Amino acid sequence: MKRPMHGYDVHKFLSSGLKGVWYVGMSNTYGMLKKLESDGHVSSVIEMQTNRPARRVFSITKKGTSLFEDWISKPVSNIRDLRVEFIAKLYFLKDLNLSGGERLVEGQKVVCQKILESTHLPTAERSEFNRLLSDFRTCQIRSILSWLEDCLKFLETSGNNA
Amino acid sequence: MKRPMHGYDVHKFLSSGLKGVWYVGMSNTYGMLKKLESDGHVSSVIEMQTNRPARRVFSITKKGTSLFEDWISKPVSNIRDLRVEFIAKLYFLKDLNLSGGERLVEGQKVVCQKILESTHLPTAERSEFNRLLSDFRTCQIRSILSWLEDCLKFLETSGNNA
DNA sequence: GATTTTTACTCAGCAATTGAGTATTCACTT
DNA sequence: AAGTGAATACTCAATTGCTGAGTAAAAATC
Repeated sequence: MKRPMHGYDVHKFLSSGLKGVWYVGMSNTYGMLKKLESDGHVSSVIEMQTNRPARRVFSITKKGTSLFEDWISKPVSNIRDLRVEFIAKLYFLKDLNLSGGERLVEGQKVVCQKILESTHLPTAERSEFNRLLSDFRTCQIRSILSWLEDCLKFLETSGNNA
Repeated sequence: MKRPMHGYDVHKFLSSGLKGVWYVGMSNTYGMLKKLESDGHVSSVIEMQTNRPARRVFSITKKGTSLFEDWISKPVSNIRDLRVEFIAKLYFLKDLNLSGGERLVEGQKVVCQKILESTHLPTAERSEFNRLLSDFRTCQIRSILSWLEDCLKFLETSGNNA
């Protein structure tokens, strides 16, 4: 973010960069911006234009910046959030040229590892069916862990800067 | 289902059997039943009791039965629905002692395979980052495919019956 | 006989999402 | 030069879903 943007630009940034990952509707974006503004994370001014409709320009506030930095540095706690939220973090990191990617991925590995262990151990593995269900998780998490290694490789090659 | 049940029983059936897979709140269950009733998939009668509060008994209708049978025989179209919806199908299949499990799993394999191919091929693989994103999918789907094999083994051993 | 758990349900209210609508400008065509 | 379609830029009403809080009695447990 950094620079101020119109809602429309925010929408383009999200919907084009996260195509196939996260579908964001136009009004969805504006809804989020409204929420963010009412919480004090962004502020907006109306940009007047002679004989054109006014447009609104959004800027991130100090509060918003610190929330963002906090968000982007922390791994997600649930496996289900990997596919959208974690990938969104990577996208921001890459597109805004931020550092801390390796930290994030390493942190995510730890979180996943812990979840994997907790899925594994406390089983007392009642029925066969329950084992099948926990195998699903195990399976998924292991494949994510191996993908996170790919992430690290990606970050190394694509020269992580700043 | 088959037999009529109180909303409370439906809730217990779902929340106990799908613990850790799908969290269903009490009011959530009643909300769904209300929706189902207004769509004509279940019907309910109030069971009067002398000096006790009345309870409502839900039964599945013909329309509901055919919807259910249709639902349970068809694989899910999106990968993200595997973790809850597909597993719910397996749970119903197992718990109601229905046949068609192998059919379902085989069908799901085909769907996943197709998604895997479509993720793979049309790539024109723009950036490295995009490749990383599509690797995530690929990785996930492959692990699901191997888990679906486990499902088949489970169905064979646990004597699938009429 | 007192407390906790289980059975059984309702409802108001909020948040999120969606679709539909509005209006202007720019690029491109014919 | 007029017309068309896509891109820019946004608003709003409505529905839907979801959640928490509340109610109340019976059964089990202490």
